[in-house]
Amino acid sequence: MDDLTEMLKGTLEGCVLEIIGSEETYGYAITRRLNELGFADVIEGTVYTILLRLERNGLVQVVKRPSGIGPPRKFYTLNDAGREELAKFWAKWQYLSSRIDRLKEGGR
Amino acid sequence: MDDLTEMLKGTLEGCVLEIIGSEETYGYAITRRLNELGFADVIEGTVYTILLRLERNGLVQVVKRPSGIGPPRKFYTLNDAGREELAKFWAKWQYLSSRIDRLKEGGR
DNA sequence: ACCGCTATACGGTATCACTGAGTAGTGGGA
DNA sequence: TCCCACTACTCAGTGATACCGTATAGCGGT
Repeated sequence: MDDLTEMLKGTLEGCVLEIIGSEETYGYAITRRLNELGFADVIEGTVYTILLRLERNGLVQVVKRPSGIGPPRKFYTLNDAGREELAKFWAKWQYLSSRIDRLKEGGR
Repeated sequence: MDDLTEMLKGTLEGCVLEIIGSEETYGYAITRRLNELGFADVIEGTVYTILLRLERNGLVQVVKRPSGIGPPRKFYTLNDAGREELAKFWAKWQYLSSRIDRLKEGGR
């Protein structure tokens, strides 16, 4: 697949929110999850910048726990603001994709 | 609707390509068309920057014609490279939206 | 001792949509 | 007549985001 970078702007963060919303998890695992979901080229560094942004914007709760098989992990869960942001993301995605699909079908 | 700016990255240019592909047209009319398609907040300046980029990247043919009711218009049509780029855009959109929808449905 | 896998952080880059200001042609109302 | 609205395009600058490269570090196997 061609480069999706530009198209992912705004949506990748939503995907990360959705993954965190479905279960408490951490950066490295989120990256692997995105990869197996078909976001094949998304790399750790990208996910970590998103996670730090989410934390800075107060959308997640963070707990650090030892791993046993490597360095400690930072586990993320959504707080109320995060859940609200996630709902907004899906509303925006729904809105956008419906317009795009309409355009594709000839736009009447 | 909330701000779609970030989500439009990469897709708005594709929308403009699609509109040009369906009929020869010009910037101001493209903006109006996008607005009536539901891209309500897209403004002239944004469309003109996209059009100049398309021209610079050699994806369109441009003809200037007098208008009669205002300044002359620059009419755009897709060339072969433009049609190829448009096909790529739809392939990428298809790819992305299918992954996002899968994620939304629980991502199995 | 080295390598690979796991795990995170961070400065710098490119791209894109957007903003704001400027230029310009036409026609209508005060 | 003069101003305003609508039409129509250009361009320099801004902000947000994904991405890249590099660095640090724990753990297990050879």
